[in-house]
Amino acid sequence: MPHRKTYHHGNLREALVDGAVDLIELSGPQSFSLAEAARRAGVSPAAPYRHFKSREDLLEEVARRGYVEFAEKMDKVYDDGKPNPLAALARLGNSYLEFAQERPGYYQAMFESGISVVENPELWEAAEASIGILVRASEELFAHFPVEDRPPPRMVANHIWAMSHGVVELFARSKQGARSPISPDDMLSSGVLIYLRGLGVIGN
Amino acid sequence: MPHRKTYHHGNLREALVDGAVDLIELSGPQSFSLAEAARRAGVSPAAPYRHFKSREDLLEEVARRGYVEFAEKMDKVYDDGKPNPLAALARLGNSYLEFAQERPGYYQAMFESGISVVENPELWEAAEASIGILVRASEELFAHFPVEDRPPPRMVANHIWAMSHGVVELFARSKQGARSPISPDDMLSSGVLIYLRGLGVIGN
DNA sequence: TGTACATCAGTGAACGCGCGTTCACTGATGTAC
DNA sequence: TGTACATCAGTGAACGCGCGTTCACTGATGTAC
Repeated sequence: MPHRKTYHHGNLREALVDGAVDLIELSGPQSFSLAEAARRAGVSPAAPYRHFKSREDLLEEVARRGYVEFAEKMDKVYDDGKPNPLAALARLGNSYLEFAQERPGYYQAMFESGISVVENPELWEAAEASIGILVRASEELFAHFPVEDRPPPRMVANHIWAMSHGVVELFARSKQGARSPISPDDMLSSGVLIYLRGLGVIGN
Repeated sequence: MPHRKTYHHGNLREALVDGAVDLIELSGPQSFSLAEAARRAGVSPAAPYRHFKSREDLLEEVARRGYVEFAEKMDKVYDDGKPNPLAALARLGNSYLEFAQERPGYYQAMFESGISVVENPELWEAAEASIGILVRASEELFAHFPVEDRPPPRMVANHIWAMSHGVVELFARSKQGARSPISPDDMLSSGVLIYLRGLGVIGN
């Protein structure tokens, strides 16, 4: 890895992103360093600056890709609301948890690195795309309700997002250990189902 | 501040904890340094080692105090379930949010610093005490239900905790900015109420 | 097909920085008699 | 009340570390003619 044949790397940008993801997964977004990412790519510590303005810049690129991949996953999982919007929406919650477990490097860059989504338009756009799928799912869930009985879909999306995020942070990712005998997965499913029942969308 | 009259500080341990809380509030738990905390207390960089084994040790003490204070707040807010367990439980969720906003330094040390609650018994105990209040509240909420209809109180507590934590992280603390026109407070209240309705504890 | 040259993506050495931690030390405090 | 002395809580200098970033540079690539 540290020895290339050619003077030019060929694909340094990609290699740096991949390295960053690995490093973040290994020891968190705070301790990831540009220098170490360069080392992993077999390149001098100055080389990354041909591709990224700064350490922060690379971190944001990782997060952006994370959001893009996340949105793709959500979209696939939602599967146009088949077989019915309720089942599909329930799946979305769990795929949040799944993403955090399968892609911890991306997940941490997105949610635990302290980057500012607001100040980077590309990042913002990617993030909005993924929450957008939840919003759409919430809309379709109430499509058959009388208009005046429909809860605001953005609110429903945010509630489900919050529940998912909370379960991931407290019971899946945390070093708090096994606070509960129930798996994070079951915890999230049951929480979302109870919530949806509270919206009157499931019979009691 | 940096100039003491006496050679001995007098209350260095407390001063270091307070300084740490301020620093964490200012710029996050990762960038807080023992050196800076010492500087704030007007003391040499070696002095803290008379009171804490390491940087980590001070951080854990901050978190521990955070949990203790948090538990006290929760206990006070719960107020023995008056006027009824439902109203009291709803209050607990919001006091979570309130704590995060009033005591961001403590909050970050507790939930965003990456310390391991499991490996420190005192920390664990303090953390259990605070979640314990939520569990008790959940129990009392269903005390009048037939035994077989009562949901596991620990599960209910965890769901509410997760929802609260998620709302705080995503909509109150995050630099994600105003993702929603609704205030975090309203978002959390409505989420908890819908959830509780889903448990059949509120009429529709 | 060959050559000149602009452009690009690397190098490597250096910078200043702040940190956590250790060490032998010393000033202050409090206790025993 | 006074003195000797152990204990304690500071000092200050030093260590090694890794980092982000800049700089003048050079090797490789690709394009124009």
